[in-house]
Amino acid sequence: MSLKHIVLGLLSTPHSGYDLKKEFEYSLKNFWHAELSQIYPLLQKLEEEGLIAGREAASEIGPRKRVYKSTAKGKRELRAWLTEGPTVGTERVGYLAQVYFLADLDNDDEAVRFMQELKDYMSGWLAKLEAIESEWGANDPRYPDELPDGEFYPQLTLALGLKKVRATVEWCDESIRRIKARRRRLEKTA
Amino acid sequence: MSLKHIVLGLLSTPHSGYDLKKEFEYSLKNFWHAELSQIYPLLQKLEEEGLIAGREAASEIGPRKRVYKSTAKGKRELRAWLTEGPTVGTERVGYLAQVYFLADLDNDDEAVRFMQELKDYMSGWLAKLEAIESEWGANDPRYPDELPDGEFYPQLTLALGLKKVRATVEWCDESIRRIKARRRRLEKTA
DNA sequence: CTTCGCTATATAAATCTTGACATAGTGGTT
DNA sequence: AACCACTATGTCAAGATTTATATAGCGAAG
Repeated sequence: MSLKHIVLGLLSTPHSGYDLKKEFEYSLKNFWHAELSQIYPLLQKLEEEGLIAGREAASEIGPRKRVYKSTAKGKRELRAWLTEGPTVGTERVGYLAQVYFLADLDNDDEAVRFMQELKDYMSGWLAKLEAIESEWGANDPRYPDELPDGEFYPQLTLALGLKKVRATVEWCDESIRRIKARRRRLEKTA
Repeated sequence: MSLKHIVLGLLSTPHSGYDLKKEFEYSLKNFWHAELSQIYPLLQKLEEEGLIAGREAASEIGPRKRVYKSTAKGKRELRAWLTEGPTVGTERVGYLAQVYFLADLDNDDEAVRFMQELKDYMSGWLAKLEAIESEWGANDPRYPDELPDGEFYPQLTLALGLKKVRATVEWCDESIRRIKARRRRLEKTA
């Protein structure tokens, strides 16, 4: 159950449900995803449990909103999660599940098309991550190793995101090459 | 909804529920995870829907089992999933969510301990992946680019798994170094 | 003054997932 | 004969997640 703890973590500074959704899109997309329809009921539940506290607030840009902040109890719950050790062995990568079964497509062309589409997506995502990084670096002279705690650890996740996405783009290229070369070889034998 | 399709894919060859669980542990762990309590009801549901067909079979090593195989309808459903494009933007990596909030621990020592534990896990996982790879290569002269379709695409997912896990181990080391160096710097300033 | 895009919150139904529990056969060891 | 590890199948309740739907305020552009 990680979403609860992610929300608890984000609410060390005040956020509305809508704000949280934007954090997921912007900063957390490398490792988690949540819909508004999941966030709003969760906020209500966490408030009932006394893990967060909400208050009404004005928006500079839209209708009034309700912002939440984690309580002392919420912070304890967050630390408990961090202390129980890394959550591993439950990673989910939908596109890899698909690659595993690409042989079930009718021919290799479709597999190549799949890999190409994946590469396009990953290249776009890489560009976004690189933009975030250079913007961050340009605006904050402390980047990356003199950042305050609250930004240093997020920067670590960005660093791994970049590594993984670069590796994935490379792998898409290699895979496309390998699929094509293999097909040529198989055609010759046939 | 990927589990349904993963099971459909695995059932191009006959498997029992228990067999499937072992596939998840052995081959699919890089990108998906499922419990037996999820697998057994799903098999019943897929059989009702006519996507798979089951029959009783003997086990060489335990009690009788029920093995399933995908039907023509099931194969169509699988192909539909593969044709709708790569599933992206929903990746889940629990340990990265935790890293994002490591600042909420009481001190950097605990963060270092977390990263060290993560590195130990990832190193172990890397060793297992490398063992799978070298065993596969040693037993099949066709490895990796002359493998039949049904093994070639799984091999691609192994290749990316290796890349990503290696990147993660490196990143753990770098992160530990960075956390420690940063602490020394902050202590000097204080 | 209407429409559009964005901000903002929420509910309902359906489905998916986890964790705990229950049962039982098989083969080997003590 | 008792025990253990492993094989094998399942149920149940609680919790998590997705998809669809509904409502409404705000500011800018036409």
